[in-house]
Amino acid sequence: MSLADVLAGPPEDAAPALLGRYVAAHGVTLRITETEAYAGTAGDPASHAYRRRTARNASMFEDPGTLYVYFSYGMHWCVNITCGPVGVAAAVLLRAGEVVDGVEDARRGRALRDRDLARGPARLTRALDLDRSADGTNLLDGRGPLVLLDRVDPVEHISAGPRTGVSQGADIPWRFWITGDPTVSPYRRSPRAALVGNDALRE
DNA sequence: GTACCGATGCTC
DNA sequence: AGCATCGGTACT
Repeated sequence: MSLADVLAGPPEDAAPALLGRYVAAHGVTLRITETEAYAGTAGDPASHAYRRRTARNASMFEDPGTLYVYFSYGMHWCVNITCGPVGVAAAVLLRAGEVVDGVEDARRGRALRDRDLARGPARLTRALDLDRSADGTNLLDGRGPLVLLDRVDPVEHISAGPRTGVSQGADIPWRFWITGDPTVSPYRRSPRAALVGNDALRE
């Protein structure tokens, strides 16, 4: 099954299928080690497209393989790969990877250990030097900055757990990572998550 | 117009 | 454990 076929399907299938795949941009090659699935308007309150289509999330509604790049916390960029049919706002967030080529480019002036260069979604996006200009380009057509390489590593074991930092849908186990891989980012539960859906604790 | 806050990362 | 920092979204 090709990745294009996988990306045409639901995000919770596409997210683990991306593990062990190789992507490259701006002189850096990455082996994907951690991803998260977001289901758009289909009942996933953690998705940026949960409420409706807006100027920001428009790329999530495009063809499978389209990049959705968003600006986070006033200083970071994060990159998603859109999946599902056109018109369905599902996507997979690339959360971490191992830099396997172009380590010096991937550093981008940062004082990080090699294994940390793409450990976390904002670091990963920085390592690949992607930003708003990559939003709306496609991973699969070879014309955008991020390209898919014809290389897949067999993945021994995949772990799954709740998504990092989300306050809504905080218990849906749609975060996937290669078990035991040192480049996987640490899990952090949103401090807001505990209050969501618990009226007794809200005041 | 305005207030709120986050799919984070760095420093203390 | 606390903070930087700003665009998107919702609400007045």
